[in-house]
Amino acid sequence: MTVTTPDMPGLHPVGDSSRHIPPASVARLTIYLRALNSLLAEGIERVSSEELADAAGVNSPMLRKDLSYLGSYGTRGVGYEVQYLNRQISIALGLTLDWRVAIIGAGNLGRALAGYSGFVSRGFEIVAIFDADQLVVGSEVGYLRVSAVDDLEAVLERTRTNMAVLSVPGAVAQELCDRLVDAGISSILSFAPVVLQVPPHVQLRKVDMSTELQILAYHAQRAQETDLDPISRAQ
Amino acid sequence: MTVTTPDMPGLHPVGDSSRHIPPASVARLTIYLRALNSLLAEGIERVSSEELADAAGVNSPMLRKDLSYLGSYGTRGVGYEVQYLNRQISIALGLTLDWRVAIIGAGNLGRALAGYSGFVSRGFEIVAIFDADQLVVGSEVGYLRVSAVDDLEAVLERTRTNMAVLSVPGAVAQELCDRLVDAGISSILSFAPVVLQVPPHVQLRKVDMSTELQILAYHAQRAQETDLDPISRAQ
DNA sequence: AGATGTGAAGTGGTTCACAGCT
DNA sequence: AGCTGTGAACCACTTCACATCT
Repeated sequence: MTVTTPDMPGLHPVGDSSRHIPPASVARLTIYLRALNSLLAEGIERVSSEELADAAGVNSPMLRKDLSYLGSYGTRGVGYEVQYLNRQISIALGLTLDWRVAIIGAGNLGRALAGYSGFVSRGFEIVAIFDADQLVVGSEVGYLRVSAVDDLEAVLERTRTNMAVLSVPGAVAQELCDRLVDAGISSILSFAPVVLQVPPHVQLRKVDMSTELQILAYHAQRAQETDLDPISRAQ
Repeated sequence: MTVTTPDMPGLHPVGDSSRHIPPASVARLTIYLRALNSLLAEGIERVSSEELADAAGVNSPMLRKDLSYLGSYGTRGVGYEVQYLNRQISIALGLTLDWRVAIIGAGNLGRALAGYSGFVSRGFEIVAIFDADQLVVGSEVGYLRVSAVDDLEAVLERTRTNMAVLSVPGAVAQELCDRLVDAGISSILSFAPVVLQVPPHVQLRKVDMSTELQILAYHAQRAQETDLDPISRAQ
């Protein structure tokens, strides 16, 4: 909403992106962003909350509520400009800043991540990939050369890395996590199947495939039981 | 709570796993399970809610509340038997059933998933892996041979698959998802960076690495702004 | 008229303090 | 005495209806 430049204290316009946004809402904003990109690719310039909500798999009041945390970027009676809304969400999420990502661990997962085009397209640049295995160090992954994990601190500094992805075995994850934190990295995405301890100022997110399957198992079991047992079908 | 069975009073055992467990609680139960496994590996037989909560990275009232949804599996004044609690959580999550998983897509990600030991150790058996690329079909991934995606339906049936992991490019994800659903699969874990539409009876979970990085970016941006701008530091 | 933006009500999850066993 | 199990207060998110603006 007009000159959105949240640098000068006190001059914050109405759609102040530094306002607190509920975590659940932040997660959905990333989905809207993806849906908006699809629309953009299709050449669609305008969208209603109803249409966008459908594309994102949520209901429209929820979408409008989520967007209202950012500001008023729609036009009543009309809808939203796809490109404009796309940009506003990007700004709110901080995607217009310079994110430089290092991948720790060049196994299958690390290489899959390095090759994942979704990162680059959203403003994340992968600037380094590490491995402990001397046979892997020096080999090429995409346009990158694998660095030795021994050189972690030096390479992180040289590449001005400000985010890290941990794709290493659980046994060494905490140790590497500590080194990342000591090197000044405060945003870490971990794929290691262990609980990591980090200081409060560090943002740690965890993706755990085993957990996801277990949650699916729980629901599938419930569905089975409900099928077999008409008594509890009521709920 | 006690004997909470409005249907057949008194007949269900106290720790009735068919009761509804909040989604957030289900997710944490998988973490407790992992922590309990570590304890088991260390030969520890008994644990207090405080210790287990620490290991899982939550606070102890939350852990006790979560466990209370399953039943009363601890001993007051003492704590929990590691092995017994492990088993009770496994039962509640449905991990004692026979889960047969197919991986759709044998790219780096699919291969990483196939080689991920965390699956097998928790009762998930990977029974098939598919790819569309004729150069990849027939090659070995772990102890499996890659099947042609053309044979999807036949192989799913033959292997009695009841869960699927989608690790394919976004462009073909919905099409394959539909085929999985038509083939009777009702639990799907997707890594594809698109919103998938499934019928209500199908459980779909999504893991999205791009979303995770974007959420990290949001928090990192906030941390930066708060650093620079003492006015909003109050929170 | 038509779609957005939002206050207020409703719902669900977390925290807490303490009752209840061992 | 000690630690679990849980009702109740609290808090946050979601839903909804409608006021608001084009």
